[in-house]
Amino acid sequence: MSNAKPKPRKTRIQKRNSEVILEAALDVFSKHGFRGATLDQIANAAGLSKPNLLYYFSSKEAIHAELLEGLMDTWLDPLRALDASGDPKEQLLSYMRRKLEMSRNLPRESRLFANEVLQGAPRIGAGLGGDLKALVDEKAAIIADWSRSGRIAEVDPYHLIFSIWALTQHYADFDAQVRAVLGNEDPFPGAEAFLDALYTKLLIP
Amino acid sequence: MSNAKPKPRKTRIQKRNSEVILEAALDVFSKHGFRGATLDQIANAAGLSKPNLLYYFSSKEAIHAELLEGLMDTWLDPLRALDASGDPKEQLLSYMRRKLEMSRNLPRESRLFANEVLQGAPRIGAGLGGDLKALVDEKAAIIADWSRSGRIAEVDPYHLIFSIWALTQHYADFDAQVRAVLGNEDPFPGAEAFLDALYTKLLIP
DNA sequence: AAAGTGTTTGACCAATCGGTCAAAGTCACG
DNA sequence: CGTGACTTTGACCGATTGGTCAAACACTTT
Repeated sequence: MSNAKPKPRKTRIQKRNSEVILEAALDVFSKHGFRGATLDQIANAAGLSKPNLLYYFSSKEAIHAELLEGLMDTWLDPLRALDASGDPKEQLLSYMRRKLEMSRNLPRESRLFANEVLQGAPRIGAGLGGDLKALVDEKAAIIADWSRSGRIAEVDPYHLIFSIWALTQHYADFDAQVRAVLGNEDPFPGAEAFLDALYTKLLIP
Repeated sequence: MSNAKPKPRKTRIQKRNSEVILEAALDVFSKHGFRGATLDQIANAAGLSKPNLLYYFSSKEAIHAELLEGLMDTWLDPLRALDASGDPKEQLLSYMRRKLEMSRNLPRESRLFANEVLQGAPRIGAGLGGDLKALVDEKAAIIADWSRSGRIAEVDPYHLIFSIWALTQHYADFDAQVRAVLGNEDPFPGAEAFLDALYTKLLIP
């Protein structure tokens, strides 16, 4: 199940080209989804020939898989940082802010992930039910404790976490809609102010 | 720009088969996205042959377009129902509840829409900047008035609307993730309770 | 029942897709 | 500079895709 991948990536050229390919693939996959992306598009974006792509990655699936795997850690880091010994409200608000920051700075990663989950997570389903669930369970228990001890209001910790995901990622995933409504103005300053107020009020005991 | 489509759809057979096709297409498009769906899949799901599909719809794009167009109205109905003369908190809460209800009852429609917006809304971009923006502007003005007159708390009406979209549609669009974390239990009862509390607290002046 | 309209389909097509392969080119290193 | 390992690519392949078409089939109307 959890066998560490070797992927030695020795030479300088290998390292550089692998990075270039993954960067190009992130662009294309996040824009068109797995099925909508083509190897030609990725090769073109990477400035390489298609057979050259397949010299570094054994298949389209392999590129996609490595991208998702590498993303998972980054994606969950903010939640991992939620500290049971910190101030509850501050911990939760800064978790929300870090997630919002990620939507602003890594929108392609957010959309790549959204594409995958939207289609039923066919390639990372195991990761969701395993590592993700375990992490969320752990942090939900912390939040539940905070609620029980009266340091924050009584809230369902799972739906609280879902709400942070939904509200922050929305600005990356539905960017086209948000910008259409706001007339292309930067939504993030307003979003942070709104979310700050929202969670501040929610968490008052 | 806004030319009404003819689509007379005379005979009984035409009407029935068009419906069957759209139903099947909704299933397939929402599951695999536009590019990921194939005419064979749709034809198969509809119980028709592929050339027969194309007897009723001129192309794959045409099916997708009609689906999205028909969806747009349904999708915005709850927001249209937001009544300036009603009780502010009750109006907003019941808007949220109707949207949540739609995520529960029409998850395929939600995912179809999400797929489209995720990819930059290439086929409904105009509709977003036009009808949708106009409607949101109108309702945002109502909410702003409620805020100004102190009947609800001061909130950015646009981000309030975004938050309702994000939080309710999340349960349809990210269903795979939600169910993975909750271990397949029905998330909607918990979601409604959480969102009720969230917006009740937010809107207190 | 004949004729005309509406419906269905098997066979087919050009384009695109992911992927292969052998040969050519380039690099590092003794 | 020579040699062996690493890198790149043009040509190609089988499969799938969206879409066409003429011929067959069915239904309704007179």
